[in-house]
Amino acid sequence: MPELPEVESVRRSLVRARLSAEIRSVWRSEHALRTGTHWQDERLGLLRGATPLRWQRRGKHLLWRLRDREGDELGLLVHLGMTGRLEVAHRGEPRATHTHVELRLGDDRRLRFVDARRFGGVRARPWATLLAEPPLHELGPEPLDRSFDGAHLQAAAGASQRALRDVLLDQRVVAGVGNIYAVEALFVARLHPLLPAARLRPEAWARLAAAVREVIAQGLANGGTTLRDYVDAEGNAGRNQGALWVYGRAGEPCRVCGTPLRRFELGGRGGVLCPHDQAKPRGRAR
DNA sequence: ACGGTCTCCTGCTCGC
DNA sequence: TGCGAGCAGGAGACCG
Repeated sequence: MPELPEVESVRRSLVRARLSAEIRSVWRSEHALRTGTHWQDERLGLLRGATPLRWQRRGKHLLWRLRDREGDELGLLVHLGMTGRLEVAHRGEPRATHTHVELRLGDDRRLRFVDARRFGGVRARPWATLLAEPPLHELGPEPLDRSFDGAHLQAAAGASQRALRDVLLDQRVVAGVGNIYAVEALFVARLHPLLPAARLRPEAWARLAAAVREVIAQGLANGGTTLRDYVDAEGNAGRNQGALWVYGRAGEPCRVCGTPLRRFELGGRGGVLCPHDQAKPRGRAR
């Protein structure tokens, strides 16, 4: 489900929960999460006896940093996929359907990972290993970091024939952008989502980078976008859905020019654009 | 190396 | 009201 603003909102809600007691036990459902990939994790048992240090985030990944009884640092990596969520429960609260992992803490609270579609995943590793392995090791810059700008985007994707929308979804180019914010950023930058990256002019790359920053920062300020399932660890929905320019608004008038917005499809994943403000250039580079 | 397509799952919404 | 189709915010695997 979630992209950077949603994952960061979850992280903040987890910080507010102040989970500091030692992990007493680890339970998991029989259902595998992300079978056949490096997400398949049989090592959650590492967490037993570990003490939480802090919650971090990288792109769409949540990282729980812990210290085991020997004093070594461990990490729990959580990816929420499309429908995943974390929740903090007290003793006696029943597990929601599709709960796949439950960590019981020394204060009798539980941290649960719930994911209907099972596109999400969790894994535990020594901290240094976690950072050095996929999927974290080759993530691109955070969109709100100083290193993310037009020059970076151009260097990372300027020679690519891929459509701009797909370039923004590539986590190696920029970490944390998903379909909603990619589609929103392209509107803000007034660029056509299907335009091949190699046809972009240098000044347009700067505009696109600024637009990505803008929509991500706004999503963050609004606590994330809830179109369906997304809630943070306290069960709160986001408030950014009312602020979207185009996503989910196909057929409705453009907020800038009034032209009816149009749905597009690329690689089986849809999006929305304004045919007037995001006109596709013919022949010439933009 | 690159880019396009398929696939993993469940649940919700929409149209008939 | 019931039912099938289509769609969903992700990303790894596979194929040409």
